[in-house]
Amino acid sequence: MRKPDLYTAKNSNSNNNNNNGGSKLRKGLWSPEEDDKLMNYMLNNGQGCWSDVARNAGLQRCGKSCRLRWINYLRPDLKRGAFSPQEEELIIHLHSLLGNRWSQIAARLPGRTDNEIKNFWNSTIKKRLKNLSSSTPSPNASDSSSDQAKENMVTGAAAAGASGFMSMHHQHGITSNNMSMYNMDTSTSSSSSSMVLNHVMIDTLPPMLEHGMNMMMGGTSNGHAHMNTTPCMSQAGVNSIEFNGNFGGEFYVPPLESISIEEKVKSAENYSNDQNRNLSYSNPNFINNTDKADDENIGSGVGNLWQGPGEEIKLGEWNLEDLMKDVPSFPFLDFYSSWS
DNA sequence: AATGGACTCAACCGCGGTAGC
DNA sequence: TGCTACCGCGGTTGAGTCCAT
Repeated sequence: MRKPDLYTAKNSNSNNNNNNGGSKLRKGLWSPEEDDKLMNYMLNNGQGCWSDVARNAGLQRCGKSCRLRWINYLRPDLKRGAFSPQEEELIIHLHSLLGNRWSQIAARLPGRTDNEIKNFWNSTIKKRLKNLSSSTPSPNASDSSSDQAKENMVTGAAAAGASGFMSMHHQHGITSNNMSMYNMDTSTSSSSSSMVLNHVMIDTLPPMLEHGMNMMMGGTSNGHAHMNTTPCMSQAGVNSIEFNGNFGGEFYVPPLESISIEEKVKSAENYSNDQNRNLSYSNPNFINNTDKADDENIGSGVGNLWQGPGEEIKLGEWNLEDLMKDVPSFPFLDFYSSWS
């Protein structure tokens, strides 16, 4: 991490140049003075047009830079410090559902930014998963040759074991040894609005996953199965999962955007009532940030804001342990954590 | 103590979506 | 319909820090 004082040492030249240039916008690290200006402006005026923010706050920065600084660093509700094991589990779980949609993952981790999660994933989790996948028997060398494929396989498998949604029933003749699963393409671009599923054949799942293969859903004779997700997944905006075909067919997770607010709120309310949870979802004043539009309004990841009548928007009380409570024990993650 | 590679993370870049004209 | 400005997102970069040798 860069120290503030290094800024002046490293950037004094460009700083001077830009300041002397007058209209030229500054780039690079932010000085404490700039932070103060932006912070004061935002606290006094709130978020508006970012180019106006840059101008009115007296900053020689582009609006984009101001936005980034505010979202990733200055926002008062940001949680600093290392990720907790629960957060880590949640990130893995959500990534298996959402892929590289960091903003949507961040929206479900209070106080964390998409950038932070992305960095954490790329620097830490990805590495561990790589180690893990390289140390477990390779299902099929030709099918899993790429790191991405391994990552997809492992994270998808983790989610499967975690939530039980890939649980298999022996009456279908499905075992972890011959199942095929559709996995999320973590390399999809941001323009992809619907979930893209890659077909990854898994001939042999890591042994620990077998522990997670408890049946959680009802199968039907036509091979179509439907199951409701765990509350944790509902919170992630996934209310149901469809299996079509004989498990060798489609494994469909509804894209978040396709799930109505009403459904999500209803689901969350049910969850709240059933579990006597104190989640913001059940609060009628809660700003539902699982909706794509609201996600963006809240500013990429402030997933914990709510507002009472006549009140300022304030931080609610997401409890990460609550979030994770209904995630069945992750056999995978027990194994995984040994790599931490 | 020096050094070089690995790691971390703030910030930038480029793209796509959207709204307003 | 096309243009422009703006916003938000994911990918990438680059520089400081850490750590093993």
